[in-house]
Amino acid sequence: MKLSTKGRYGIKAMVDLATEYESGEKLSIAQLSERQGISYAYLEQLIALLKKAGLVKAARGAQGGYTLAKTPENISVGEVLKALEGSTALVECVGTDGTDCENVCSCAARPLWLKLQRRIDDVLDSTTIKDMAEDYIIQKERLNS
Amino acid sequence: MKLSTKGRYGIKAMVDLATEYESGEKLSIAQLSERQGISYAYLEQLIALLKKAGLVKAARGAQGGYTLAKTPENISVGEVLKALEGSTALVECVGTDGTDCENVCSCAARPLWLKLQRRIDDVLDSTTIKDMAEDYIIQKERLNS
DNA sequence: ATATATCCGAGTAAACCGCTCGGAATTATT
DNA sequence: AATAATTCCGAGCGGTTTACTCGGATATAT
Repeated sequence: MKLSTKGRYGIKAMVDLATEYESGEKLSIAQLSERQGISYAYLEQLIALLKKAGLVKAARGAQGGYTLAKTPENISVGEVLKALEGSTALVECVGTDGTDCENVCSCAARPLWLKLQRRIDDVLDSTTIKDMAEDYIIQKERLNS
Repeated sequence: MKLSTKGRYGIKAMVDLATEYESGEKLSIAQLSERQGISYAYLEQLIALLKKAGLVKAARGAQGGYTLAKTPENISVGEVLKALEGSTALVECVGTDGTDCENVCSCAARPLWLKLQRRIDDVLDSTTIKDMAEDYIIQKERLNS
C-alpha cells in the first residue's frame, strides 16, 4: 500500500514546473533534478511518462527544457499519479478500466475497496497542481524569513 | 499504491471467521483456504501474523482451528491491515510511528499526503469486521436465491 | 497410537523498484 | 559549420518484495 518514488518525485517535479508557469520559463532535467534532489537519469524517465500523458511539453536542443502543457489549475494530482503509476487503484478490482475480478458478486471485501477508492479519488481529483504550488511557495517564503 | 494479497486475503479470512463467531465454531486453515480460495500454506503464514497481533486465537491439535480473539465489532479493518502489511501508510513520512522525512518543512507534497492518509484511515478505522461480515452474509443469501 | 491440526523456518521464481549507462537526435549559440 | 546543450530512448542491474511451496516439529482429540 505504498506510493512509489515515481509518484512522489513526479508530483514534486510538476509542482516545481508550476511555479514557473506564469513566467513561461522552461526548466531542464538538470535544473529540476538539482532543485528537487532527484537523480538526473531517473527523473528523465519520469518526465518521459508525464510527456507521454500530455502533462508537460518539451523543447529540444540547447536552452530547451520543459513546461506544463496545461494551466496548473487544470492539472489534478490524480492525473499526474495515473500517468506515473499507471493507476491510482488500490486493488485491481475497483480500477477505472472496468476490469473486475472473477468473483465480484461474492467478494466480501469489494464494498470496502469501493468506498476506500472513492475517498482516495475524491482527494486526488479535487487537488490541483496549482493548489500544491501555492502551498509550496508559501513554505519557501517562510523558510527564507 | 497497490494493496498486496496479504491484506486482501487476510481480510477475507477474518470476515469468514466472523461469520462463525456467534456459534463459537472453529475454522481450520484447510477450511478457510477452501472456502476463500487461498493457498493453504500461504494462508498459514497470514494467520500467523493475525495471531501475533492478537486478532485470532488458535486451538492446536486434532479438531483444532481458529476463532476471532475479539468480537467482530471490536476489530477494525485498519487493525487487520496493519497486522498484515505492517502499516497502512501510503508514504513513510505520514506514518503513525512518527518518522518524518528529512525535509518535512520544505516538502511541497506533505500536506497532500497527510490529507489523503487521514481520509484513508477514517474509512479503515470506522469499518469493522462485523460490518463486512454482515455484507458478506447478505451477498451469499442473494446468490442462493 | 494415530490422525489431525497448528507452528515454524527455509527456499524460490518472478516481478518490481530505483536507479545507472551509453548513445542517438535535435537545436541554440558561436 | 562546429560545438555545446539538451531531449529522447533502450538496455541493464542489484536489491527488495511478493506470493508462494516444502519439510518437518509440536500439540492434541479420538
